[in-house]
Amino acid sequence: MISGILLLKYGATIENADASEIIISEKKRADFYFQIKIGEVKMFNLNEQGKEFVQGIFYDGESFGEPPLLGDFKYPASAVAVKPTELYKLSKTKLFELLVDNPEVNLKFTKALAKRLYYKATILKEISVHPPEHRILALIDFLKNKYGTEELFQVELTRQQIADLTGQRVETVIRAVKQLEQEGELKLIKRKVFR
Amino acid sequence: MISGILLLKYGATIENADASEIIISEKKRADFYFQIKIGEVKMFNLNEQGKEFVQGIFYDGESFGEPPLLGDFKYPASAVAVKPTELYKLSKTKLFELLVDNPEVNLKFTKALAKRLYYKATILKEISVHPPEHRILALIDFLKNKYGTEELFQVELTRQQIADLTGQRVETVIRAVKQLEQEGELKLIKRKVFR
DNA sequence: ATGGGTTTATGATTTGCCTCATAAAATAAG
DNA sequence: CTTATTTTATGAGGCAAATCATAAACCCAT
Repeated sequence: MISGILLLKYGATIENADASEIIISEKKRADFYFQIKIGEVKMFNLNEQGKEFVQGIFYDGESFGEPPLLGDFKYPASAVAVKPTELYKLSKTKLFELLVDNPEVNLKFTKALAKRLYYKATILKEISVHPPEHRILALIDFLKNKYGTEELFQVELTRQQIADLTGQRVETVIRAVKQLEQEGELKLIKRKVFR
Repeated sequence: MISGILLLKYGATIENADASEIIISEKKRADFYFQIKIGEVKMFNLNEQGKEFVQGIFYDGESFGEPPLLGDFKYPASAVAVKPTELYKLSKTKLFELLVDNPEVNLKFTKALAKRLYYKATILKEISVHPPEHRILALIDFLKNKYGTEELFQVELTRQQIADLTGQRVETVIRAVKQLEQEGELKLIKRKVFR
């Protein structure tokens, strides 16, 4: 997360995206840095049969789609606004200027990438060698670590979203979650909310 | 890749690892930066039943296991030397000094992370929404991009390695590769070598 | 409240990949 | 050149998760 003031200083614009509006299209070139001011964005892949895989969900203050900016390759996934969203949008060249001028921001940026990498390595591991329930727990542990506090952790995810994040089908997730609840591994506070 | 001279200047040591020697253990803290001088290293996960998933294979000049150094979390996978390997080993604090002192190296470092992220996003997409043959082609395309030239691309990977990199079983890969060869999508120059 | 849309739930069936078993090639080692 | 080891090959069978179908529960706007 780069401060809004700094972004604006380097010429960032503020863009609005309606819910369901596509912000980034897979296989397109990467020309801009995006950071969420308020809202929610997901990056996803879709195959021909309409099966979706969600690479990540991003909230206030988070950026997304940075790797292709640095590596000069095409976007491996698309981004869509989940809710009405306000975004900072900064050109690639301006972002580079900003990073060069501000080493401490640069470091933060690199750290954010490192975290993302960790997440992907974790999910890859889960998908490749662990069964459905384990994957769900791993996802929740990760999110807890990212967004939660010691005492309480709440995150709103539908079972469909969990499925899309862990490469499974809704029905499978529903059954697995139910089993985990019975085993006491997981607790549902109310609809969609985990502790 | 950071130049060996620079690494040594900051106090890096050169370590030798025999084939099959573990260099990094999953879930351990990250204290060192590793870069291959000569040799081959793979990062992998193993589940209880012995099923393996290979997060990446690294060759001369490449570094591995950096994310936990920056993000301060545990290694999500283990690293093992595939062949006898010489490594530069540099402490976390010294690496940070090096990066702060050398912004252009810092940038290269960040770009390497970005590429890794791209690879993981790609493999995740493949594993989640694409069938075996497609995954294999995606892997080969990626490697071609990374190591190949226009005219010729050769990379030595056994079918077992392809399986471990794409989260499948050997038998599945063997059958898929055979099919792809028949369809002309893939060409085997000789054993283990793809064009 | 009431109706429409989303989310959760659950059973029946199918299927793609894994698993198991066994053997033939290919490569390496002595 | 012979033997040992690794890699490739192939069939048969099993199984976990996907798919399909249908319905109940829940949420939300009017």
